[in-house]
Amino acid sequence: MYSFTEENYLKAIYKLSDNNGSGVSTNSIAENMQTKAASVTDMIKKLSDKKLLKYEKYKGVNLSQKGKDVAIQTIRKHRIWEVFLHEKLKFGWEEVHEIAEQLEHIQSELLINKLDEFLGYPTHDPHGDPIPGENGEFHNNAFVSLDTVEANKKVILSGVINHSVPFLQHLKKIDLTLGQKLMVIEINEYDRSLKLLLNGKIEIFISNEVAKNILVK
Amino acid sequence: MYSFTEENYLKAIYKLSDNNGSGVSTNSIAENMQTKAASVTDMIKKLSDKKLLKYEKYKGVNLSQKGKDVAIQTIRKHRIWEVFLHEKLKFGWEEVHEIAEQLEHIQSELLINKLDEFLGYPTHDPHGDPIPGENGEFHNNAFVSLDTVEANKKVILSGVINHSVPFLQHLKKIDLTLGQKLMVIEINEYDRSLKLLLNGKIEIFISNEVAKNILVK
DNA sequence: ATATAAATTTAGATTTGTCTAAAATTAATA
DNA sequence: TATTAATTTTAGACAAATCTAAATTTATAT
Repeated sequence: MYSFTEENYLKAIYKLSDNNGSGVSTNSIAENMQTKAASVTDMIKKLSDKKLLKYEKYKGVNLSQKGKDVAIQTIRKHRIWEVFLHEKLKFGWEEVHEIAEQLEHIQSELLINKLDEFLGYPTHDPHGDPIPGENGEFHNNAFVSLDTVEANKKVILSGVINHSVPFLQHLKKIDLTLGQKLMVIEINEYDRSLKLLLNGKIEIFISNEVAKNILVK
Repeated sequence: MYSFTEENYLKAIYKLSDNNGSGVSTNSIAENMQTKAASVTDMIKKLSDKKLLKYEKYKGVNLSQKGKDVAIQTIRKHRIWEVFLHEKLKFGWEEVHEIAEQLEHIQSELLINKLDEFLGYPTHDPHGDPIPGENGEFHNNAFVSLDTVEANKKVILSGVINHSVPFLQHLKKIDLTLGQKLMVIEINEYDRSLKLLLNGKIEIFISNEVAKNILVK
C-alpha cells in the first residue's frame, strides 16, 4: 500500500507532532530522518497529494487522520516485532530497534495479528513503550521519571526516555532491566544522584542524568 | 549489502540453473520474474559488473560462486521464515510463501541464526524443501514422486513439486499434509490414478496429475 | 525598519529499476 | 542457403527518492 519510505516519513512526523496544532517543520523532519530539507519538501508534496498530511508552504505539516493511522500501525508493528526479538529470540533491548526498523514494513495485517496472538497480546515493548491496539488506541502509561521519586518508595522500572544504544547498554551493565523492583534509598542534594536498592538486595549509585531517563511506576 | 531486487534476480537465476553448463536465458528470467526481457538485460549487466554472474551477450548467464552464495542464503532465509510462519504462527502451507518473499530480505545474519535456533534447526520447510545450512550446504532429499511408487508400499508424504497455492489448497482439502503416512492400494492402468490409504484408515482417490506432484520417501 | 541570518522551496541532476519501440543477433524452416 | 521467426540488446524515456546549489520566504536583531 505505502512504500517503505512513505511509512518512515509518516512515523517520523507522527513522533515529532506534539499536538500543539503547530506544524512539524521541514528541518526537524530532515534532522530526524538523516536527510536533506530539499528531500523532505519533495516527499511532503507527495504525501500531501495522497491526503496523508496537510501542507502549507513554509508553515510545516500536520498529519491527517489517514496519515496518523498509517504511522500508528507502523509503530504497532515495530513494537510487536521488538517483543518477538527480545522475548523469543533473546536479543538485548539495545539490539531490537534496528532489526524492527526493517520488520515493521512487512506488509500483512494477518501476520502482525497472528504474531501479536503468539506473543500473548503484549502491551509494552522491551523499552516500556506502549503497543497500540489494532484500532490504533494507546493505553496511557502514566509512568514517572525516576528522578522525581521520593526516598523509600518502592517502584518498578517500566520504561526509558532515552532509547539510544549506549544508554541501554549502560543500564544493562549496571543490571537495570525492565520489570526490576527498585527503591530510592538516598538522594544526594548536591548533584541529585541516587543510591538505589535493586530487588531488595544490591545497592547501586546512578547519576541524575541516568535517573532522568528512567521511567517507573 | 545487496538490494531486494538483486537478491530476487539471483534467486530466480539460481532456480533456473540446471547445472548443464548452459546459460540461463534472458527470456526465462523475464518470464520467471514477471518482467520484460529488456529489464532483465539491464539488471544482468549490473550483476555482471558486481561479479555475481558471468554474462556473454546473447548467450545467457551463469552465476558465479559469489552469486550462488547470495542466492542460497536468500533461499535459506525464505525457508526458515516459512517454518516460523507455519509452525509458530499457524499459517497454512499455501500462505507462507508470499509473506516469506518479503521476510527473506531482512538483513541480519544474527537474526536468521537466532530464528533457526529458536525453531530447533529445521531441515525442511513446510513444503518439504530442504533448508541449506549456514555454509550453504544442501542435504540431498532423495524423495520420489508418488506416481512411481508401487502398490502396497508404505511411504511418507515428504514434499511437493508444484508449489502453487491452488495445488496446496487442494491437498489440504483432501487431507493430505506433510508427514502423512500413506500407502498406494490401487493403481488404475487406464489413467494412472491412485487409490490411497491415509494413516491406515481413510481411503481416497487422486489423479495422476496430483500424484506426479507429490514427493514421498 | 532594514539588514542579516535561518529556514524552506525550486530547479536541475543522479541513481535504481523499469518500460516501449526499434535494431541487432541467433534460431528455425522451407 | 535464404528468409522468416524468435530472442536479445540498445536507445531513450519514466517514476521514485535523493542530492546540490540557487532562489525565495520567514525570522531575528540591531
